[in-house]
Amino acid sequence: MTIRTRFAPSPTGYLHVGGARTALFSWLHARKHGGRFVLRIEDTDIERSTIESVNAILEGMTWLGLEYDEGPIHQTERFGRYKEVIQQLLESGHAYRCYCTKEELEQMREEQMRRKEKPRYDGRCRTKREPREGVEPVIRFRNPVEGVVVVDDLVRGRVMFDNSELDDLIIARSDGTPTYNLTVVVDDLDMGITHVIRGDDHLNNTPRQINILKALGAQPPQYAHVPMILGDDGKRLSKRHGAVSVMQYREEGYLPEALLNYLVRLGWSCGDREIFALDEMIALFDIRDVNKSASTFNSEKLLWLNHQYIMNSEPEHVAHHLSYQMSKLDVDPTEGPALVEVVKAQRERTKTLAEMARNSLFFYRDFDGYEEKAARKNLKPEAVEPLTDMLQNFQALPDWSAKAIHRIVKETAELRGLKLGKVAQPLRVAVAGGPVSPPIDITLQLLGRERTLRRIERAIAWIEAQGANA
RNA sequence: GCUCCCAUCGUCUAGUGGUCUAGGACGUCGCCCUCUCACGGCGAAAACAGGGGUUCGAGUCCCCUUGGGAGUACCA
Repeated sequence: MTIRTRFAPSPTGYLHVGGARTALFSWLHARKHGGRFVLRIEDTDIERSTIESVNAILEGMTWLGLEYDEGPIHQTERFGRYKEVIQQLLESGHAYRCYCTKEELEQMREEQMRRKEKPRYDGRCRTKREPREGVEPVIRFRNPVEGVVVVDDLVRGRVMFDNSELDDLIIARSDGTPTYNLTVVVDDLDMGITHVIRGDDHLNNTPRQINILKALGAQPPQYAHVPMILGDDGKRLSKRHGAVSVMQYREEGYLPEALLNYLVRLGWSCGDREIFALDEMIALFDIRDVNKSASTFNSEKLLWLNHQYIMNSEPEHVAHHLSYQMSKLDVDPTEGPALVEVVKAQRERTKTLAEMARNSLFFYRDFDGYEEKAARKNLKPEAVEPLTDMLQNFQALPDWSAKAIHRIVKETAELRGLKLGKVAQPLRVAVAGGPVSPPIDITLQLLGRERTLRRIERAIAWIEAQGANA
């Protein structure tokens, strides 16, 4: 039997990191076993589902590279099928119409709470048949009253629930639309899902779903409830609390594979390994190795991982993602050095692509002014002579290469009896506007001769103007 | 409240009864390298929630306590 997994988000917001990890685990499980990964949109709550959210989720999946083999299937397109199943359940006596009003139910709950009981539907419409005037009924599933439901969870192990703890849940609203616990069962069944991998907030729903499955005469799939991801505050990170969007990481200059790598290590590990290429993840991942306990999202470690990927990925690949950041800054990469070269020069010193783009702006565009502190420290009168030396030598340099540039900087320092830093640093501030850049020879080479000469001239003029003002 | 789940450094984790004076990674702090910032190298501080059992022996098994999380909707 081929393995089939699914990711089934409800479109009530963007794709957040918790959802993305669940999707990743599902995807990994399917890929590992040569199975199929299905994307299903759980949009039965018409009130809260939006098309924008659907698009945001799709966009997130695409950016992460979690391609699905089937879907997206919208539950709203399957209402006919759900009606059919509800009718079947009604006919077999596994479901019944309930004419209780919301007010009655609310009152029931309050009384139960007051008596310190677990609030639950007491089944008062179980045997009643006659309709009530002016009340559109809901349809409830007739849950077994006795016995236990055993969930053999791939990550939790065996979990047991007493049927006496469960009540008769609503499977169709009074407007006829089906609810989650019904649709999820029908869909997983119809779509032949073999492994339901989802957040452990669904563990409590599982016995009800198994009961519905049994009423339908079907075999339950395998379940794997993965732990939640908590925010820095230790609170659950999910749709109802401020969870961070996957796409926000794109905006901040993260590589999708870095996010994926970070996410897979949250709740799963493989000895001491930290870095996993996608194919390694697929080979090594096993849903049974997933931890039971919730974990906290640690942005610092994600940042480190992103840096690792920036440093160790193919520069062409990094450059591709860098171009997105450049365009956000209105930079035309053809007006300066090739992005691949910028990546090679900057990758050790920038942890995100957004930072890389910002720090590389000076290669493409003249800066407005010097960073104050750096200028005060380096663009002083005594810098004029070495800068002038270099200006002349650079003009005469036959070969504009890092090696030749380096030689001139070094010779200038020696000639003037200065340490290399005393020459390189003023030069750096002159061409980059601030105290930080790649090695000075590489920086100048990438910047190009014309820009370099103009900026040195500009710096000399600036120093002299400062002197005149003083 | 009730039901279910969880519990190793600040964080992610290794650890499946003896090799644990508990290993790795992020972060933090030193030192080295150095034209800046970094990268890199070396080193340090840092954890088995508490209490009972079981056992010759427990981070590892059982129970209780405590703490955290989830569910308890005509949400998913």
